[in-house]
Amino acid sequence: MKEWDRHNAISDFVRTSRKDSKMTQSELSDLTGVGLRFVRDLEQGKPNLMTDKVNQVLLFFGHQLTPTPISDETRRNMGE
Amino acid sequence: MKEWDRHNAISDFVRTSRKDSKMTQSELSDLTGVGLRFVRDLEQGKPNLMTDKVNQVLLFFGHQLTPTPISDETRRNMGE
DNA sequence: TTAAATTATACCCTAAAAGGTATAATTAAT
DNA sequence: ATTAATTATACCTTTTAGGGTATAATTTAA
Repeated sequence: MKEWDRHNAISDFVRTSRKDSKMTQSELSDLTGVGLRFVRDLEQGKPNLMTDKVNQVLLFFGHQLTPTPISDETRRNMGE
Repeated sequence: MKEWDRHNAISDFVRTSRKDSKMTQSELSDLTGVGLRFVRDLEQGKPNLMTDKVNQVLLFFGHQLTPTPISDETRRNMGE
């Protein structure tokens, strides 16, 4: 099974945004309409997520998934 | 069934990048390792996609999915 | 230190994504 | 105008994400 990376762009963004808003995973789950389990998978870096579920959460923070150029930093961490 | 939007950020990016590279959907499918059907769903704006499949294609063009602020343009088109 | 709250892990089930194939439609080439 | 190539649609099957629940671990508050 592909291993999880807690520190990818999406996981980090959601975890940080949520903490900044002083919310629990459970509250974020309620407010966004996605399952609590999904919030957890998301923050822990589950590799395979459905885009519209992710967007459902990102939208709450005024963001969305878009294609962006791969940073050097990301490229460095890719083979690990 | 949620209707498809051919002109979302991801679809447009992939279709444009592919055409710029003078590739067919079939070639992109072969080169990225995702199914031909997926390339089609992707370019035609299927709403629910798996992030790692999308990234598999984006990576080929040096991009990846990341959370970005929702643009005013996007916000304007949201209710439609 | 204990208790309470929050987060993480494990199980099962259902719904749907992804892929294959076949066919139709559209576009490009001759 | 015909033909060939590319793209789109439809049907079916397999795989797995997401959700629910229960339990364990961790963090926070008292």
